[in-house]
Amino acid sequence: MPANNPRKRTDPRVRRTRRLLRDALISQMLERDFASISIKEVTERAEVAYVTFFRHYDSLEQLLMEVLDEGLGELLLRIEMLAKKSDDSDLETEGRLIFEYAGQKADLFQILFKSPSVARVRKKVVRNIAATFRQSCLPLARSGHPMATAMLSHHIATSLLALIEWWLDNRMEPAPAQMGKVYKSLIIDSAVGAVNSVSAVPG
Amino acid sequence: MPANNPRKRTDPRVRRTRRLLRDALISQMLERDFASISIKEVTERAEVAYVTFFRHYDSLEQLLMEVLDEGLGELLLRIEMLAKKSDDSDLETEGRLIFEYAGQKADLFQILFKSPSVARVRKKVVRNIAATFRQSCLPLARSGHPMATAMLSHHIATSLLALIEWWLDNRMEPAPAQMGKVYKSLIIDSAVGAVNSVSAVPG
DNA sequence: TCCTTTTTGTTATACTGTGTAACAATTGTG
DNA sequence: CACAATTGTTACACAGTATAACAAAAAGGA
Repeated sequence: MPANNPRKRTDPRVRRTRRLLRDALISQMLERDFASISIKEVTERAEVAYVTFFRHYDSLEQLLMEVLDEGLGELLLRIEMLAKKSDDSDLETEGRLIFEYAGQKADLFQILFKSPSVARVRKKVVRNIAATFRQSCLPLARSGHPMATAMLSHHIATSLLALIEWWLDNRMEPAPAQMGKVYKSLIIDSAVGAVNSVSAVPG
Repeated sequence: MPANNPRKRTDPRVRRTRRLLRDALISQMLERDFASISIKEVTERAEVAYVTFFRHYDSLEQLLMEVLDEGLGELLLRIEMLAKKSDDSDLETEGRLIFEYAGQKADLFQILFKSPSVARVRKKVVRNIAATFRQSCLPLARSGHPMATAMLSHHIATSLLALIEWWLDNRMEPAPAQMGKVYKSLIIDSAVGAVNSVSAVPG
């Protein structure tokens, strides 16, 4: 594995090989699950020798990291601009730019989310929870907008799971009672309060 | 693969085998990444013959599905109760019960979130985005509570990514301009509005 | 208990993918 | 051109998947 020295300009053969491998992996991941993709398949599609892969990467996951780091770097820049805004109209504009960017780089986002080795399991759980909220959550039912309801229930489900994940990573602090309050204000009250603001959404 | 006939009581040997395999997989996944676990390892830990695995499951992922379906079924029941509540105090109570349940079944939630084949990549992206918000988001900086800030920035990052994921799955509808409004009201305004309500959180 | 059925264990085997080594061929650079 | 670095080719050891055939053990009904 040649050192990635930023001072020296890298050998054009190395740049070419790595670019071919990145493109081949992206191409494969738009078709198959990441876990089912073999190094042999990637090198064959990239038209690069099998052993050459191991001269640049230790694993397919490392290559995937490079692909996403390269591709989503611009996203972080846009999010940084977005996070600095405090004016309301600018917030909306930057939010729109984020989604326009996501539309342009749809391939990479699909890869980030869709690769179903384990993500499929998580997605299934999210769908179940969202369906539960969609059927049972009274404030959601009152909104009456099907698309808004679908979006809100999905938002609530993912937010709840993400909050549980963060809480477990944070050694289960603060206590469940506090988290109950957080859940109510940050997720439910917020979503219910947003129903009115989002009522202009077609559905 | 014997049919899972719910009418007939299943053979005790089958129940025993499947239980041993489920427990072995859970035990393994608390130590290693799911992608690195082999069927051989699971059957050895379960003290079951290697070939017996294929008499019950087609893949390790199928076994994982069964583990999570079994273990998280109660979560859906609690969430359903939670979603039906409209009284504020009950909402808090049910929210607390959710997190107490998550604490009891911490093993399963760890498995659901931690298995880092692809989830690790996603988690890294979430951390990057959350850090961006934590450093740049002015309303967050004003809150002054470190733990609340960490929790809120994580919530914003996961919510934004989840919203993008839903939007891509929904064939990029509604238009980015509408999504910009949704982003503002559902994520930012909600989080900012929750800062005050959550100010009692220690940190 | 005896008999039948079902499940599990044992062994062998074909196949695919990983990772390394040695050496030849090609390409970039001074 | 000559040297250095990269890539390609071939061979090999190893681990994991998946199936088949047959023996052993356990369950359930008469």
